Amino acid sequence: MGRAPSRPVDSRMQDIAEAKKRCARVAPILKTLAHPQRLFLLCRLAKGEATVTELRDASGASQSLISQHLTRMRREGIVQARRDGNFIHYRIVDPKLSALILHMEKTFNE
Amino acid sequence: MGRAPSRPVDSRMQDIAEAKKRCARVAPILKTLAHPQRLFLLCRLAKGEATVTELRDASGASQSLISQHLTRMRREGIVQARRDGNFIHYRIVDPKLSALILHMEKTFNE
DNA sequence: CATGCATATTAGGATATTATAATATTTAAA
DNA sequence: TTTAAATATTATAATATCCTAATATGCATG
Repeated sequence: MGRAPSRPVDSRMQDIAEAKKRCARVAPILKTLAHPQRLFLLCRLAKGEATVTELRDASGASQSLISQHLTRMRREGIVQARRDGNFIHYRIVDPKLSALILHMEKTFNE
Repeated sequence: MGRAPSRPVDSRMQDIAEAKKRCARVAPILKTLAHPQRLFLLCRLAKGEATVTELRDASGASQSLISQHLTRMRREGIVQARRDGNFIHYRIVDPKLSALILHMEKTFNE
């Protein structure tokens, strides 16, 4: 009595390994979205560039806190900064992320 | 010199308030997704019911930890349990969430 | 160069999350 | 009614996150 053919098992295990890797890659991004203030900032940015001041005014959070959130998202490569005189404009780097955020806004609207 | 018409300002502020509320409502759900193990579990469940044992085997995490994650998601109403003999089958409650998870899998696949 | 405005950084305490180990519960079946 | 398997719960230590207050940096303009 030989074993069951090993290929299917192996490839399933490989699928699982792949899935785990994807989860490990995506989870940190979701972690960044998973905060009311940051999600608000990102929803705003999904509609286009904004300065820190705009973001602060809209969100009502302290300047320091906004800046910390933005710095974190910059470190993570989620947003990019562009200076224009005294102001700094932020934008979402990956259009796919913008699209996902807009998609989520729709999904959870009701 | 009268003020600028107040309606637009008011309605923009109301939009912001609405957006904030949505963020406050959605963020906790994202927080639940924002963990490699939980995301893996949910990706699996997005494809259909599974028992704790299946989930444990696939994820390789400890029984206790899986159970804690599932309990948390049950408390949050994200997932539902159904007993069948010794086994307990879990499933995602809201099809919209399943769809979102599958959508994300696609989005971040590349 | 001094002043003001916009933004960033740092330090800190408070709180939340995570994983592990140990124990409990529930069900099936001998 | 033991026993074993599947799942849940609890306690706890390690770590991470969050916010505030204070301070620093960079730029523009008088």
